[in-house]
Amino acid sequence: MPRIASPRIDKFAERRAELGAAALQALAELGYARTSLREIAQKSEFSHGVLHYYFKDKLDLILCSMRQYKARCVVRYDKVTAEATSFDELMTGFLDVLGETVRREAPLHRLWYDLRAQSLFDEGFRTDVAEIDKSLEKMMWRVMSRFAELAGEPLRLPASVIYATFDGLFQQCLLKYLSGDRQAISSLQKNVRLVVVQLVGAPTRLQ
Amino acid sequence: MPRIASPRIDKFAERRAELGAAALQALAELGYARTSLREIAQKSEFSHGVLHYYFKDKLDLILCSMRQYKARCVVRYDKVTAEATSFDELMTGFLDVLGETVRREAPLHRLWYDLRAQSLFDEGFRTDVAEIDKSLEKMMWRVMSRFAELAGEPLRLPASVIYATFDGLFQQCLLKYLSGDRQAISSLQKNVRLVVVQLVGAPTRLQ
DNA sequence: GTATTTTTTGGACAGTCGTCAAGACCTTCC
DNA sequence: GGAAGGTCTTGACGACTGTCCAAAAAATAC
Repeated sequence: MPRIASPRIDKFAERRAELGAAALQALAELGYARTSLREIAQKSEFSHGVLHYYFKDKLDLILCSMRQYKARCVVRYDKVTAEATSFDELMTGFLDVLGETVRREAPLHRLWYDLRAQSLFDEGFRTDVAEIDKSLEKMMWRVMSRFAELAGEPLRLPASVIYATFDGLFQQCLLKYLSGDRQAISSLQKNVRLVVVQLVGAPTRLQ
Repeated sequence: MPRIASPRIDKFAERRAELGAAALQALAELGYARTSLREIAQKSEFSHGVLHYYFKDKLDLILCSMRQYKARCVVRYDKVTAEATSFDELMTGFLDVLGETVRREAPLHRLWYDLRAQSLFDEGFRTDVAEIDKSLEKMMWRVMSRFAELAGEPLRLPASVIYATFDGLFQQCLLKYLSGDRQAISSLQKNVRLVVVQLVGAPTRLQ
């Protein structure tokens, strides 16, 4: 009987993931335009030649690292959504996670905006970018649905519009944060709070 | 009395503008990562060597072309805002201009998202990107203020949030449009209409 | 233990890049 | 007319790029 399914394939996939992680680090640090294969190899413990043993070409490698990004970035928000038991608790938790995301993973997320911009020029990126974009949209939809549920109000706008708003706000914050603006994060949190309240929380006003 | 202020300086500035326009065209076509000085020179009627006669370096040239982009892209919306005399007229005009912008200048605007992403990595871009970003935010604020005025309702969200939403929606549309999605523009228009109504137009609902 | 296969290395390759400088071309002025 | 200075072309430079390959190294099979 076979003990392990396929140690050979696993080894291969593991090394791909390892090199994909190195690529992710280099890309997040330098941006797509300035990241070379030799630079990526230096972030790993291998020489540059090995990259073509595990990847067809540069695009194949970058797409591999993009998929790692996706897997890594969606997780935290669903945890908050699941655990919150009241509107205010969800708000606090959500704003906290947003802030922590900017603080701890700003380089990673600027890479996302860089690669999404690349997909506007290079067809090779589009499939993966569209997939990640959709998964982020769905994530934000889950968060806002939970807000709406806890507020006892329906959502008044479709998922794409909600995602567009958060995406735009996050992007603004990232640019300000990387430019050294100390109020970038608190400003993001303030704006997000406004949006959430506007979209679901606002109890019928007088006026 | 001096007839012309300074024909020498004007000549120099004119040629800079001419080369900046060539750079803009090349960048919009290829994206920042793939645009070389030789490629830019080919879009003009000069050879690549002349670029360093009129520009300090590549960054200087790209910033010059970015400023041309800004001057070119804000104009049309203010015209619509000024001429509309009713809420519905403004809505129709605004949605039309949005659609035409995507149809006719998609390559130019994908460049904007590309360069804004670059500014997340390269400090040299930040000042100009921030300036353009701000002017776009103000433009959207003027449009929405006019909507609010015509609707007789106040705006419920700050300029940065409003801009974030439109920016996000426009970016979504651009990606879909360039991917060949035929409904990209009409979908954008539908979403923008929703947002505008949600932000200012919505007369107090029953519900 | 040797033989075979998988993995890794480091260098070579054909291009491309931004930058620069020497000289040609052109206009302007005396 | 020629001198002067602004404008432009051409070719070169060193550095860097993605890709590929022969051979060394390591792991595995026998």
